Amino acid sequence: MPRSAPARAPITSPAAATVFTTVLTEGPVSRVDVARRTGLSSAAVTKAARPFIEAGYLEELASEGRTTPGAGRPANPLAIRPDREYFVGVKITGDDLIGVVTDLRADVRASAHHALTGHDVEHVVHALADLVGELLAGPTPDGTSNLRDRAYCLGVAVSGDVDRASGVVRYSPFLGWRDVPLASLLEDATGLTATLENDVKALAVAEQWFGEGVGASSFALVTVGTGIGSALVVNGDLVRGAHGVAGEIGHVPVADGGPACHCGGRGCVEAIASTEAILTRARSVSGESALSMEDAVVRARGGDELLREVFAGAGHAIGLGLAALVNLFGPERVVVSGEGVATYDLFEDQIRRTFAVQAFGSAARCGLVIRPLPFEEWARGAAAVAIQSLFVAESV
Amino acid sequence: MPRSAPARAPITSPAAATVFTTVLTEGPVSRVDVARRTGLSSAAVTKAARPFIEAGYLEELASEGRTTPGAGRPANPLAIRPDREYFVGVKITGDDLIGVVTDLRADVRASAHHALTGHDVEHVVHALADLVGELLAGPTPDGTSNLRDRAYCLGVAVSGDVDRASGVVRYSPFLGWRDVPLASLLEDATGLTATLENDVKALAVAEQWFGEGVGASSFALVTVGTGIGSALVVNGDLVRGAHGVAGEIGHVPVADGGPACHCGGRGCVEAIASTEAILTRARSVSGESALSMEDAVVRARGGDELLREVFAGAGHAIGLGLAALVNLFGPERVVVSGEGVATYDLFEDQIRRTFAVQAFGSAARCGLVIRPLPFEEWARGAAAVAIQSLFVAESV
DNA sequence: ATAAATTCTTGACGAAGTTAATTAATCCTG
DNA sequence: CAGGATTAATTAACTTCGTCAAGAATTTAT
Repeated sequence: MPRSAPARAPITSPAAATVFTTVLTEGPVSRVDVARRTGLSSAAVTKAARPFIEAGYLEELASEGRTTPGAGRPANPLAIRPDREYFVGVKITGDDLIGVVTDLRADVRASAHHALTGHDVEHVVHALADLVGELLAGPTPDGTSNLRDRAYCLGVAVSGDVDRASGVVRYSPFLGWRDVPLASLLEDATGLTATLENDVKALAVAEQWFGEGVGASSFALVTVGTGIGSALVVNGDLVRGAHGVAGEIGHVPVADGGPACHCGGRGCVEAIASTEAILTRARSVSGESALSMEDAVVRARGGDELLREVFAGAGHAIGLGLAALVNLFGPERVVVSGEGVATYDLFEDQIRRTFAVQAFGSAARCGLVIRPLPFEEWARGAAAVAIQSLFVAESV
Repeated sequence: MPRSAPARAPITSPAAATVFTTVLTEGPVSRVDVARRTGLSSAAVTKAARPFIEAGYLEELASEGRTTPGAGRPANPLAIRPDREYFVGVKITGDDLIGVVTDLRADVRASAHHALTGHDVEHVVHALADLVGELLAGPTPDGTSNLRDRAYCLGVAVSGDVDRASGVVRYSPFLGWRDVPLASLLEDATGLTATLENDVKALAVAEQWFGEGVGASSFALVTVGTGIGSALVVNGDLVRGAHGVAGEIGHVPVADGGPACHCGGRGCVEAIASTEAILTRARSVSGESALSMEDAVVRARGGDELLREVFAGAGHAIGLGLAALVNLFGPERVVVSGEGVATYDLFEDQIRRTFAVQAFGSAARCGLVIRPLPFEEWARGAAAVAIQSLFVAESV
């Protein structure tokens, strides 16, 4: 059931995108301030902002008193109208679908999930369409309308090699897919404009717009969990890799002759610090082949030295991988996140220690943030991609 | 003795730079062809090319017969006039200065070098000015003029943290310099416009314009020798690093608990595969504390298994570093070069073997070129930076 | 010759930004 | 409290850089 595209402010010029993203990411700002921050003339900002205001994406706040002292006409800050439009984000994992509805600021307004009983394309498309239907069933948060009529963009995050431009999943080991034109299948099934992105890159987009990446022209996001991955932003652009592969920090070799990795290499970060690798090692050192991750965490926290060393070893491997990344890239900031970071009390110290030793020169000055991440956050990243599709030129 | 700037075609618009670099890097091309390759309209190419032709940087070749069959007006290919202007490139090492004069295609037309007897700034500036004077003393290669009157740009390559935009050497461990405004000192001393760049990045520029990097939107250059470094080009731009550090592949940790590195870390690529590290290890395994590098190479080539393993170990470390780089970046091509590659028969195999095992998925498909590099090439890289300063906007 | 194909040039136009002048809204001062 | 100082926003004229469409130039094919 394809539907017609909504009435939109056509965002064509570079300046328009610049102005809009500045307001989006840096909160209410006056036109002159936007001009100062972006290097545009204030006249250009005035012109660029107008269509957005008319379309309802931006609004002009009343100059509620003066914040900074001094003479002069007070500013009329521009602000996002977050409820103008809603966005759907869905993260596809091996086991289930996690979906959210967000506003224009990528704040989550509703969420739902759905178990997957299989991995064939038809089933996943069907389940995803169901999930979207469920998410959009209710009224809008402000009660003035139906979500269905105010959400046009769907963002989908999948792990693996994803060609965002064409909307094709080129290769997803988790799902066992090759060259699946998922975006167009989903557009047909949901009636929404669909944008596909690699899951870690989607999260990086969210982080770049609304999280730790704000204001940094280069930063890296590292996710630790079942797998270990990363996404790199240089000069404001995601690094995609000539062959669709980039940011594979999980397969950076850090321990020469270390444990074999499923990728065929040895001593990869992922072979030491993924959830599975940690559990395998914990079972081995404890001699208990049925030890659960939960128990291992409890005991390590309780002071079990052998188990603590397993976690520290994972932290060490991550620290080495981070050092490799930072020495090669020199990002301004690095965020470490993911499910695995839930137990970060067990390895944060070691990550920082190893990183401090191995980071070269002033590269070590980069801001290193280690922070756990609610699972829903992945879906929020997908929604951020949907938002991005609204106002960023195609060739991202 | 500052001199007035030469009459130049002002290269301001993006299109002008695009057209010029296309002709520069892709040989004689017709206007229509330039338009097709760049996405510009052919009218824009005509307009953009005119000032360059008038200024003598480009010329229009006679359409010497038709190359491709078919009807239609034959093309008048645009070509570089390499002898319009000459460029000086100088590489500063710890021991000496190596200088070249090149034409606009960065082909070396003259070269000279000069020993350094000290590292204080005044001495180096003085020696460099002498070297430039010597290089520019003769007539131009075409005999029509003096080099002195046809060379205006000087490019200087230094290892360390160099701020190209301001022309300041922020930190050079080799020279023991901090915050030296070398560019302006050299402009005063030589009368040429001086551009500074990190040595590896300069080489990468040469490679990008005239070497293996041509046509690749992302590639990496790795140099192996006394130090081990790299430069990364993503989307046609050099990665500079937020704190001036990037491309430090030499300090990527690849051997957990490996030999200590002078950077304070352990198991860095440089601690295993630099010329010095190889020699240290060779002396250790052979038990001959006075073994020379030359002898070690001869014996390894002769079949000395212990020594062969030392070189293979270096190749292995380099292969691991390359895998880290490629897994994180996914460049289209990688070039490995530098003095150390002179003995590449002793480790090329091992580099490729290790790389093939540790490179992840299709990242392994990147073109890996291992190629020794004449020492003069470093100076040619510096000259390429000078050429670049002619027609690339300031904010590189 | 004449037609078809292809390259290059030209001039009108339009998009997007700039600068400079104008209008607007506030504070400060005597 | 009037008038000036100061800062914000808007407007209008202009600049720059590109596209488009038409046509001139130069060849091959018939």
